[in-house]
This record gives sequence, C-alpha cells and structure tokens, in this order.
Amino acid sequence: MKPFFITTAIDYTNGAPHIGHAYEKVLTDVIARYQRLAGRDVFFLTGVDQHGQKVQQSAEKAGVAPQEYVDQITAKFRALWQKLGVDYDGWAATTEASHKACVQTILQRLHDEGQLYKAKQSGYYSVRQEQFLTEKERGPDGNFGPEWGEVILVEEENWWFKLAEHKQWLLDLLDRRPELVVPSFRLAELRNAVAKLEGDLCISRPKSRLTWGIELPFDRDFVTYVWFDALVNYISFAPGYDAAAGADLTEFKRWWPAVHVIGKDILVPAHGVYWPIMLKAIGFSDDEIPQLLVHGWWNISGEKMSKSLGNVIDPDVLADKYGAAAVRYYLVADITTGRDADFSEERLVQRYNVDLANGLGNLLNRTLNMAHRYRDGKLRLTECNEENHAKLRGAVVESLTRYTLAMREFRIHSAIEEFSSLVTKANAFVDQEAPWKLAKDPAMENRLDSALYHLAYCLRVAATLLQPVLPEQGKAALDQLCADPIRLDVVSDFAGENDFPDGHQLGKPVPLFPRIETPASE
RNA sequence: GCCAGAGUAGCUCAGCGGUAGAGCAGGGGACUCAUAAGCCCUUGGUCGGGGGUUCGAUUCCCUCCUCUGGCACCA
Repeated sequence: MKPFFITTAIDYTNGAPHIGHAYEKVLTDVIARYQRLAGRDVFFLTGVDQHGQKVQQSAEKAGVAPQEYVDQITAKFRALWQKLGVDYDGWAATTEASHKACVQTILQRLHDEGQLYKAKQSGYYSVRQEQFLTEKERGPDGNFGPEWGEVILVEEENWWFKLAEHKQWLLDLLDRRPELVVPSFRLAELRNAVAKLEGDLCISRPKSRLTWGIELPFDRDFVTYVWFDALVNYISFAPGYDAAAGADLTEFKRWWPAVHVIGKDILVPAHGVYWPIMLKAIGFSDDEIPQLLVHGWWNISGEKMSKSLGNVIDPDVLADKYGAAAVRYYLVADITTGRDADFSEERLVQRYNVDLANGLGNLLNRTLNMAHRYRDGKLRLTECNEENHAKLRGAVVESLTRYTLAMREFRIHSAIEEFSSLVTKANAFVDQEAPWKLAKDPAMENRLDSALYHLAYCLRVAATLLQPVLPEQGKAALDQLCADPIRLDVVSDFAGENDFPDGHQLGKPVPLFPRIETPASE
C-alpha cells in the first residue's frame, strides 16, 4: 500500500493559536491516525511560518530579535499540540537552515532556467500598511482613506515568477482531475479564480523594507515573498526531498504527492494557483500535484472570529476546562468537514456527555458490570441463533463499512456518526435482551452468553472506531475489554481474525468519561 | 462589484428527484445491568419568497431577498 503523506498549513507565528488553528491540526491528526489504524505508513507534517513583515514589526515592538520572538510563539504552538494529542512526524519551521537552503536552491534553479525576471513596479504605496494600493482601496471620494496613513507614489524594481503562462495548463488539470480539491464546490471556486488569472507573481521584497526573510541567492538586495518561502515547506521538510538538479528522489516519491489540509481562506490563490504552478515549474508531473482538503471555519454566534470583536476562543483554556478529549471530539464531530459551523461551549459539553459519557462510557460500564455479575467476567462462544443477535452483527458490519468509506473520503463527521449510532444500537440491544432477566432463567443461559459476547464485540469495534479521534480513551476502553483493536482490513461477521476466544476474560469496569457537570445542566 | 456557499422542526445541523430526517430541548411510558446513564413512544416543518422544467422538487433551472466567505501576506 502506498504510504500516506498529509500536511497542515503552517501557522503564522505572530500571535497565540486560536480554535481555528487547533481545529485544522486535530482534523489532520484524526485523518493521519485513521490511516495508520488502517495499516498504512503515515507521515504527518505540520509546523510554523516564521518570516515576514508582521513578525519583524511585532519583534521590534517587543524589543527582541525576530528569531527570539518567533521561538517564543512557536513554543506555544508546540505545547498546545502536545496538550491536544496532535502527533506529527515532521515539524516544519521556516527559519531552519535546511529549509532556507532548499528555497534558495529552487529559486536559483528557476532563475537559471529563465522562469524569473526583474521588472519595475510603480504605484501608490502605503507606508503604514507596507503595501501597494490598488484602485479598490480608494474611497468613494476617489482618495485613499486615513487608515492607510501616508500614501506615496513609489517606483520599485522586483523579481517576478512567470505564473501567467501556466494558466491554461492549470485549467486543464483541474478539469482532468477534479478530485484535486475537496469538497467539490471549492473546485468550482478555484476554477473561476484561475480563469480570471492575469499577470505574473512578484516574488521578492527589497531588503530596505523587509529583512526578515530568505535572501534571493542571485540578488542579495532582496528577500523572497512569503508564499515562495512558506509553500515550499511541504517539500523541504518532506521525507527524502532534495532540491538539487538530478538528485535521487526515490524515497521522496514513495510518499509524494501529499494531501494538504488547508483553510478556505488560503485556497485562492496560494494553494490552488501558486503552489501547483510552482511545482510544475520545478519539474513535477501532473500526477504529482497534491490534493487539497479545504476545511471551513468555526464562527462565533454566526460571526467571524476576530480579535477586534473580542470573541477569540483559546483552545488552551478550553482544554484545561473540559479536557483535551472533549475538545478533540467536538471539533471533528460537530462540523461537516469542509463547511463552517457555529462554535458553542454548550454543545461541546453536550456532545461529550451524550456521545461519550452516556453513550460509549455507560455502555462499557454496564456491559462489564453484567459480565462480572453473571459470568465472572468471562465470555463464552455459544451456538445461539437469535434473530436480534444476528441483526446486531449486521449493524456492526454495516457501521464498519460506512465508517471506512467516510474516513477515506474525509467525511469525518459521518464517520463519527457511524461510531455513535453503533453505540446507540448496542445500548438498545441491552434493553431488548434484558440480561438481568435472562440471568434469572436457567433455560436462557446460551442467550445470555451470546448477548454478552455480542456486546463486548460491539464495544471492541466502537473503541477501535473511536481511536483516531480519541486515541487514549479508545485504548483505555480496549484495555478494560482486555482486547486489541479490531483489524479494519478484516471486515468480517465475527468469524476469524477479530473474534474473542472462548473463555476470554474481561477487565474491571472503570468509568471512562466522567460526565461534565455545568451549572446549566444541574 | 465579481465569484462561491448558506437559508430545512424551538436550537445546532444532515439529506439533495419519488409521500420530510438526526441530536438536543418539550410531553408520556416501561425497566433496573449502568456514570439518575440507557430504552420505547410522542409533540414540533406549506424544506427563505416567486416563477419554471418534470408524472412528481426540499432536491434541477431562472429570479428576488437575507446572511457568510474568497477576490487584499489572519486555520
């Protein structure tokens, strides 16, 4: 099976991480863990984007060197990922020497191959915002508003990347390989944007304005533009990549192409336009253009999260308050992958209590209790042809099948739906079978044994399905069952590989998910 | 402005051509193995407005309204 290479966007180290950063990393972590569970080799790359104007300014304001500044912020990100159980294999920090060297090698190659050129740019320039202004920035009266500060006419020489000449190629590629952008409505958005593309991409900033960046190797008066630096992380930190012409890329190509998990705000133009064209220019084939999984945003009461509105959600605080498990579960369960959702602490607590505490946790607890009370915690293989038992087996197989499909298609919310609906079915099964009644009737011995066996099996499946989302709790549930995860590549109706042996001893019940009690719920 | 998305039960959202679904909230009930959890039944909707296509539309097309996002170096 081909190894699986998945990346997140790298976060800009200009401020503390918020719930959106956390969502993207947890989402990617869940996908990576699922692929591992399904038996694939996985490389999960994430990191931080540390260069640029804003960092340079923030560092100056804080009175520290830019590197020191980004190191501090970077530490916050890494601490949060550890707290949330985001388990990556590679860490991309763009100030690392190896990354800089890779970017410079690529730039030099493009330069030598004539894909870059130097040209003059002139226009209105805002000193305060440090950017060129276009007609769109003019106010209704035809002048630039006060928010831009002093506006001057500037003429500046810069380096450009020949982007526009690849426009038709990209359009054709998107038509030929629509699976490159998930969900599909984002493909339409990207296609429209590409169709309107004109002009090349300015890839340099003069050092007089910006020093905190990677120098152009062929023109030391410039540093490179953010995207030529940041996007390259996906290959510069990939296993086995070497930018040098004629390098041996055997190992790299085992992993490539990647799946890039990104937010909807950076699809156009960065990941949807610049990146595929950059890869093509470097020599990647059409089959080596990576797939983009574009996720939505968490809004707060229908509004965009922003510092100025003062409604930023701090995932660190949230994890301390409710636990990392509740946060992880909520972030992937309560949003349709690709769409936006409304963030609500109340729903976070609700999903945790309903699905995990009352659902899986209680099912595990009551099952183990009954097994110990009636059978000393031992499972027995029996001949029992109850229709109700067969129905539950059918439900298990169906859940597994649908879960697998959903995970492969990155519909994480649907996969979790399968998990919780299986738990619900098993809880209903307990009431239908009423083992406490069966236990009183000697003629029902086989049926009781079969019911307990079926429940234990369901729990084992449910705990396995939960593992990508909540690895620790999934493992803890399996430990109480004294079982390994089931093998997802053996979707069988109990027989064979995934069976419990006759006489299997179950562990003691220990509450897995203590209910979260809030003032409102009392 | 251009492009895209959303508008479905009180709330949060699935569904997307064939007599409206889930969870939560509300109402009723039976049970006791369990984290007073779980289970069963049930009240809620002319699926944003208006046209059209179709034997048939929440689902396709047009149009209007409202909200959101991208087009500007914030997941």
